[in-house]
Amino acid sequence: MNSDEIRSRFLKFFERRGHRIVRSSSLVPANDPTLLFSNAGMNQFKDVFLGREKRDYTRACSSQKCVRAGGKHNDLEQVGRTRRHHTFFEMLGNFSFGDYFKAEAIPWAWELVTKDFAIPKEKLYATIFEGAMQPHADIPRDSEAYDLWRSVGVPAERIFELGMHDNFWQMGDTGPCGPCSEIHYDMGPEASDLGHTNCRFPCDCGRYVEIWNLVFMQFDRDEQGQLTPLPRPSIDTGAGLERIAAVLQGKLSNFDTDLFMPLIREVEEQVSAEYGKDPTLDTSFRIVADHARASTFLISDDVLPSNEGRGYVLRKIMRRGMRHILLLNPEKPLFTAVVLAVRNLMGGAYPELLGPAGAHISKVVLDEEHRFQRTVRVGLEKLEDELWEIVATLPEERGRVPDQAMTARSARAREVLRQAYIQAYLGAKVVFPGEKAFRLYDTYGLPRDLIEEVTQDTGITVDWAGFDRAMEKQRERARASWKGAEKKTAAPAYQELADKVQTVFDGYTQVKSSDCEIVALIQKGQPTTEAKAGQEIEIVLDHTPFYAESGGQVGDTGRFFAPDSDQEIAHITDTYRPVSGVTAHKATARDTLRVGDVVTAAIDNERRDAIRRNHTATHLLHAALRTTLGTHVKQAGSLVAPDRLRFDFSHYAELGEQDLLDIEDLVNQHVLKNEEVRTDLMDIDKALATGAMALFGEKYGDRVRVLSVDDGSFSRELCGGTHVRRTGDIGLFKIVNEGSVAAGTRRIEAITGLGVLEHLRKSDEALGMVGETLRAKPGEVVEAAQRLSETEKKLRKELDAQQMKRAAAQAGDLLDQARDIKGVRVVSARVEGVSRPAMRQMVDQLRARLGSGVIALGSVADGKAALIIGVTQDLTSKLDAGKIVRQAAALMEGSGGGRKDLAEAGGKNPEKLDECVQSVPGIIDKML
RNA sequence: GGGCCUGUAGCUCAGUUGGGAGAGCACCUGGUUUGCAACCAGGGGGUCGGGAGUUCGAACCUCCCCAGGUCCA
Repeated sequence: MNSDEIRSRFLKFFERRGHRIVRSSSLVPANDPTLLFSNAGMNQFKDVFLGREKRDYTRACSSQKCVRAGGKHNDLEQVGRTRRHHTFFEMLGNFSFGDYFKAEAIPWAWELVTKDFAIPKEKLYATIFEGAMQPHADIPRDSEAYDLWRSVGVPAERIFELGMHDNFWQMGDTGPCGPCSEIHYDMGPEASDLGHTNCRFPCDCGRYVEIWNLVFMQFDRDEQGQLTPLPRPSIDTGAGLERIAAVLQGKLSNFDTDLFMPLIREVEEQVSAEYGKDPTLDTSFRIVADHARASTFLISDDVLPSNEGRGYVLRKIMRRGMRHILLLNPEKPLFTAVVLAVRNLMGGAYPELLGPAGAHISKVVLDEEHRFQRTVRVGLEKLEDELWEIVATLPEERGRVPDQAMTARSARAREVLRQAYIQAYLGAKVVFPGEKAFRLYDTYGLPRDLIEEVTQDTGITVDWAGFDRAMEKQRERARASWKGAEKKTAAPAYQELADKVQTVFDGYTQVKSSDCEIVALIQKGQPTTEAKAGQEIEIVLDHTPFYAESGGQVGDTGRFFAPDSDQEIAHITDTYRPVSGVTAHKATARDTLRVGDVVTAAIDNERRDAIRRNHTATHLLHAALRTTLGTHVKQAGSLVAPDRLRFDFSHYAELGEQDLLDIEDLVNQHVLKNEEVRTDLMDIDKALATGAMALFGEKYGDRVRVLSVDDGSFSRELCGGTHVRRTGDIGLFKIVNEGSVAAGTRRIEAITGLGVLEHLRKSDEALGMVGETLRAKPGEVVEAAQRLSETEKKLRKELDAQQMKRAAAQAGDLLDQARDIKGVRVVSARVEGVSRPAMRQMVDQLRARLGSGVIALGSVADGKAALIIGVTQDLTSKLDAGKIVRQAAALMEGSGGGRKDLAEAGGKNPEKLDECVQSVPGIIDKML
């Protein structure tokens, strides 16, 4: 039975028994920051089990994509070395949310396994929970399960009782928990890793494989550890598709099933090796196949390789896969081809792997493959340099590598180094410092095993203990820096208030509310009953039209009035939410305010309108980014202010000019179509079912506001903010800035409405001023600027040339002034209007014409004195230009230095320059 | 979030106690010659990633920022 059939038979079996077939959720868990990747079928139902969420079904079944890598469950190192470890796998499961229980779950599981899957009963074992003594509550043996297994026909001698570790399940230290029951399959003695020929169940030699785990959630555990029976117990089961496939296809290893073999065949196509010939290479084959699967599915769920978090785990998986395909064939490392095979193989069950979204997967992998190749190449070169240094510094008498090896690179260089070692140091122990190895790994990303491989080739051993010490230091640094991240907590006054008061926000429909009661006044974090005019105070009302800063939208400003009056009693500068449900208005009192007073609250509506425009524009921008760049684009942060909007989002590369134009165009198209912007209040399930975008990590209530533009075909997002009625209200949308905030995160800043007009005016003004300065008509500014820039460049060059000419002319005259100091011809003179580079030029010319001697030139430029001394090569053993220049420059409070044949100095006292220049012959005299 | 590395001509990169911005390839002109990376001579091309500081003087030292690489959390 092929795996597609296993998957669909499983789901249909439970569908016939009243279960809703639920699609696998994303590998990136929604609304669960504690989890790196989905790793079990029940992940997406967690809140349903906890009673926090309701669905319109009580029975469900699914085939769930899972990844175990990084985080608590990390199988990465095991993969490929065993028959059953995978980074990516599919978990089949059926679930009951307070509906049926053991009496149904056990017989169904047995029926499916023995009838639909036709697994012989004599190969199967069942386990149940044996009971346990606990400090606060003994947990009884699961006799119910035992009886049920017996009643479906499992003989007593094939039912085993296991303890807490194996057969008791819990979500956390508290919460739902319960016993579980497993079905195991006997793969026969040939499956025993330890060579057992007649061992008996339960033996962990590899012969007996757990194929299905049934979890019976029947208790709730409190903080003290006490268990209370749940009123409506639930079922959560999991059967690994890969294992079932191995059993049904009569294979000992999951890798021999139709889920992996086509991939391994593809690897064979790509490399010259054959699977099944060499155990070491076989491991690489399996790793490549497994990692290609994980990479494909992770990318398809919008994870991108990066240097942090999930992306980093993905990158590690990808690079490990690439590394192993390199081991199989260094010539043609094509991990991308294997990923393509995964897409073809799994595209039937997961259509999202095909089509344009699938093409995106291949592109991401290819990009990463190129990056990795480059990283490895550079890293290997560095490693070879280090190795060479070690070989080269070994004692001379023990042999020497030919010098030409120094310039050799990569394979050739390695071979030379290896030969050198074999010839010269056979038997000697040469150690490669661990710190250096770590540096290659840490800074240049060279894989650890690659370092080992290359150094082994040369016979040099790496000090891995030193490597680990360096790694530990790195970890400590990272941990130490983590502690600073503590959250600001709200004033205790607000915490207490939250229990008594919930501010109602009525600002969706109105900008002014009357009959608002002041329910609390907070001054410097302390509650108070009264505030006098002029005081800074925070005011809490029972209801308000003021929007509190949330979801990136800034808080409203405005005023409070006395009832039925236009007398302002408070000026509101900001609004925020110190604790959930309480809105605080930051205010300056204009009159006496007391708790219990009734006020009329009115927001600054013009400002709010500007905010509305920017907020709706933010939604359009988000949608346009996803349309233009791809669905991997996710909001990573947002600021909606009256004067601008700022949007951070996940994306792997810099945006091109054309991308930005396309995005701007797309947003403005929707603005000009003047589409309706609608807000619907609905249940969160329904909202998510319609495809509305929700933010990862945000908490939402049961009823949510869903904002749709143009009936949701373009943009549909969960959002509590305030928006315009029609997109036309935005006026115009203009991106003013694009940049990066972190690796993999880009930022766009944009403006709308009147902000665009202001922006236009400013740039017009700037352009006008440029034009005026250039004396160019508005249409000719660019040409004029280009002309000006070219003229300036030309003039600068001409000036340089003139300087040089003048220098040459002056040089001729100076030659005649040469004096003889103890047989050395010395020219020392002051020159005028010559730049430093020109002076150097002069020194060069004079040196050449003098043949042998010393040149000292001084000049003044920009109020600073400069002195340059040149000594011809034949005299540098006796005279050091650097020393001369330092001594001379001391006279004008200057300092300098340089080489023996040419040195420069500067001084702060230009009026003493002549003295300096004249002192040079004397200094030379003393030195000779 | 923290650490390390890199950024120099169109491309690949040199550039050490801070003191003349360079090579190879590519490009242009002329010559020689024409068969696979032809040769010879000459030439153009640089905000040394950006900014601030230290200094008489910064590609080089310090700080901040930007971009890329990489490791740890």
